[in-house]
Amino acid sequence: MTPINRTIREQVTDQIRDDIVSGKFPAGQALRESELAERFGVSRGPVRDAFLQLSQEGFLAYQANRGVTVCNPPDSEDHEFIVSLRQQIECHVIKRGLDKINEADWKQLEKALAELESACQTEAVVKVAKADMKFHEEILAACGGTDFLPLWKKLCSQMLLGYSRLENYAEIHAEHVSILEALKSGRTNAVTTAIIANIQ
Amino acid sequence: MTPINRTIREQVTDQIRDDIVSGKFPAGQALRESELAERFGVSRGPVRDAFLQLSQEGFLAYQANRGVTVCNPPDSEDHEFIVSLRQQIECHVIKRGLDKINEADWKQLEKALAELESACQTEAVVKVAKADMKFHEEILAACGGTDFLPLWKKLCSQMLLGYSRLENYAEIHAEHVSILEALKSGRTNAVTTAIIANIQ
DNA sequence: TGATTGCATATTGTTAACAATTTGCAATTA
DNA sequence: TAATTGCAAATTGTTAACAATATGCAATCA
Repeated sequence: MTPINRTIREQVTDQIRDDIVSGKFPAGQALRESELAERFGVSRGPVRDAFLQLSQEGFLAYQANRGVTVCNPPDSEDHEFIVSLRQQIECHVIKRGLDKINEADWKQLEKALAELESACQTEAVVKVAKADMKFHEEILAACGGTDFLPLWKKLCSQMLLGYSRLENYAEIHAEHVSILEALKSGRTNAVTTAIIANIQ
Repeated sequence: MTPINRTIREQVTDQIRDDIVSGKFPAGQALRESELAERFGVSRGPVRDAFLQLSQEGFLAYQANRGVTVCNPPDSEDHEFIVSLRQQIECHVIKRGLDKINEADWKQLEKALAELESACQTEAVVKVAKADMKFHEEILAACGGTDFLPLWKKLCSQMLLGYSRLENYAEIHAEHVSILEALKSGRTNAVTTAIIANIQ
């Protein structure tokens, strides 16, 4: 299912995104195509592609002929609003597709939850954040909400730029156990409640 | 203010986007890098960049090593939901920044409204759609909501994929006159009412 | 002095050649 | 026949050279 040979562009994009989320590249910092190309041992092409994509995702700000800089995280008022939008999207997709989830999907969700649990045990911020997102993404995919994925990812990006909610790893895991249980119950209201409690 | 010399990438991106919105490239159609590069008389590089960006914007679906295809418009239930999200974003930004609008901004808004009016008179679908978006974009910019622009644009893209609300051009213009009047009144509630009535 | 011009440097934008991957079809085999 | 293998063509992925643009600084001139 998961392709092993990903393109260089994808690898570079993921690496840069991780470095931004983990704070290795602080907000406002300018990134140079040649510098990163040399660091990754590739040409400027894929790095350029990555810059373009990450600009669209909301991690980088792009200026013609002047390159990219790392974006600032949203202020608390905007953050709250972004959280609300993300909650609405997940709830909308689940409402429409809860009963479409099949056997293979449930297996995927169990697996994603297990990976989130082990990520929480390592207590590595970026790992937890990625596993967290992956779990939610699997839910959206299982409910047939792939059309909303790009939009949803952009909201997640904005949240990740100012990620600070990673005190209690045990709680994060517990919240997702609740979500999966609610999904299995088939009651839409229970799911939306669990989702809203989790996304903050 | 508006740069005259845009990059080839930007020109190509805009042209392809227009062709999708106008229905020249129907949903599901595959686009080839070389074919469009030849048509525009440029190399594959900028076309490739455009494909990447339009995929992020939600107009094209991208598959590694297999190129891009034009996306399907959202069904009516999803469309309604997307409309709601766009309304919320515009209202949120306006609520936060209504009193930040300065003299130069008002000038810009008047100008954008005038351009929308002349676009409506030509009755050219794509022209009206672009002028319509431009007016709303100016409002967001004037209210200091540029951070939400990429997100907002993606929602607009989804709406444009299934654009069908262009019967009565006179009404479209009138609605935007109402929006500008509401903005000038300074009453947030009046603006949100006008915005919600317009975005459908 | 203070503003402006012109150049050198750094950086991004574009191109065209080459590499890797996918796809369809024909030949082969059970 | 039906499935499979192995090409050949088409297409995307990557690279490196070259072009265009922006930036900072020094020289120039009012």
